[in-house]
Amino acid sequence: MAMSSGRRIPEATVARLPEYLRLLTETLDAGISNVSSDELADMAGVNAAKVRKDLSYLGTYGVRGVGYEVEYLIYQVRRELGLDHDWPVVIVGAGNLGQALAGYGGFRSRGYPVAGIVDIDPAKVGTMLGDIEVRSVDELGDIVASGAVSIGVVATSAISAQDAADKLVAAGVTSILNFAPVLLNVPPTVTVRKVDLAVELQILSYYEQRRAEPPASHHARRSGTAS
Amino acid sequence: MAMSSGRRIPEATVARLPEYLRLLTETLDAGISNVSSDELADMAGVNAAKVRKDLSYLGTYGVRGVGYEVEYLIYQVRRELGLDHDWPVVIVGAGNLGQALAGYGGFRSRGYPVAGIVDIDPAKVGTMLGDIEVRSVDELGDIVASGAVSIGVVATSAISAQDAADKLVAAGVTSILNFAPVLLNVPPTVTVRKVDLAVELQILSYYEQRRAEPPASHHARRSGTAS
DNA sequence: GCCGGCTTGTGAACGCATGCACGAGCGGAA
DNA sequence: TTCCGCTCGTGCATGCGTTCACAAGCCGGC
Repeated sequence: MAMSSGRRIPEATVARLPEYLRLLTETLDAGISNVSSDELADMAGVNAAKVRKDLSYLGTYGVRGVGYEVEYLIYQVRRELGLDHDWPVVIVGAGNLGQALAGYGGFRSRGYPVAGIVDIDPAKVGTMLGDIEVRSVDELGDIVASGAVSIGVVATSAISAQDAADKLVAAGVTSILNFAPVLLNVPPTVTVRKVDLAVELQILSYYEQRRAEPPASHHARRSGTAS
Repeated sequence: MAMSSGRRIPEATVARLPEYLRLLTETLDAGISNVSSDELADMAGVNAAKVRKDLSYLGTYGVRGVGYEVEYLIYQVRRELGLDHDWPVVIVGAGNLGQALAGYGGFRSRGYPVAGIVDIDPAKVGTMLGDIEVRSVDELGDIVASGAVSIGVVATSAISAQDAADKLVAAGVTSILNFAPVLLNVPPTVTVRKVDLAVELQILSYYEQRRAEPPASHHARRSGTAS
């Protein structure tokens, strides 16, 4: 039952699609025009059946006995992820992290140009981060409206994070990437994803500790690690 | 069957423990000495039964009809996560991200002091990032050995990431937090966790796109978001 | 000392994700 | 044209994680 632009893709699959996309792009850059699920699985460090099942949610784009045409598959994955156009983002907080994010080329190159960065501190407003000027948090509404921004990034301290989120929501942002170690309270119409750098370290140190001391040991896994 | 310092905690639970720990610490700071699974669940934005099951892996530390003593529970979670001592980390790559991580106070305050930051670029070696000096990548072995470092952070470009990982492994690091958008190839004795900022944005834009266009819509969820 | 209310700890059911195994179907060779 | 090898797409079984629901058990009041 080919479902062409199939609805309802499992979240676990959605989380892997960007990784496939990255690998496919590398593959194309290497001049390879066709790839099998086995090869792609190797590159991604996952099971081949999983790759095929993931891709089958997008539609029936593989050819039996041959594999997938890289360029076409890239097109389809990009379309599914909504990457047929850019998604400008606005960053709240021009501290250490905000500056790094604003200067990180990986965003622009992957389709997420920084439409603006704002801070509450008047001393920071007006300073330049690369080719972007830090603007006042009062201008958030303007930035969002004029730049058609729907994604906001919270890169403030934990204390200011909720306030930042409120301002983003008020400005009309509907998706938020939160780097502050707090749970944001937002309307149900807004999607939030949280990245807590310290949590990642805590998970690592848990397994690190486990490895040293106890009888039996085991290994961690989440988003990849080839042998 | 109380398993005191119970072995074999599910990975999903391990990933939530740091969040509970953070909330518990906040709760204690607010002068509250006792908390129920219901309250903790509200704070974490998860189901109460999940909280109880998660905590039950640590041992039987709750009191029926009463709840959990915050201070004691903090102690137990910290012990389980291996946070009864610091875990110094070494950062490879003094670019945008490396600088931000080195300057981010959240690491030190949560038990992960930065033992050193190294870069391959001679022009960067010797410069100061806050109170930390950028050192040569050749000194990685010294830093790891003298600082009892077991966790390394890869904050380089994608191209240099594998090389950075190899050097970290050679230096004796056994856990790596990878911010570069590549799959690292390491010995099976080394644990890797990967954080790809662009992937997080891609997941957001997928749901963002979904919301706008199609017949029915749905919502994302992963690490929290209260209504 | 006993009773009622409250909260934990956990057995059991459900649902999602993973991985296997195989039929379906394409391309190329003879 | 026919046959063979290869790879996709997917039904099915397994395992993990989440949630429900309830008995066990503690505390405070009477």
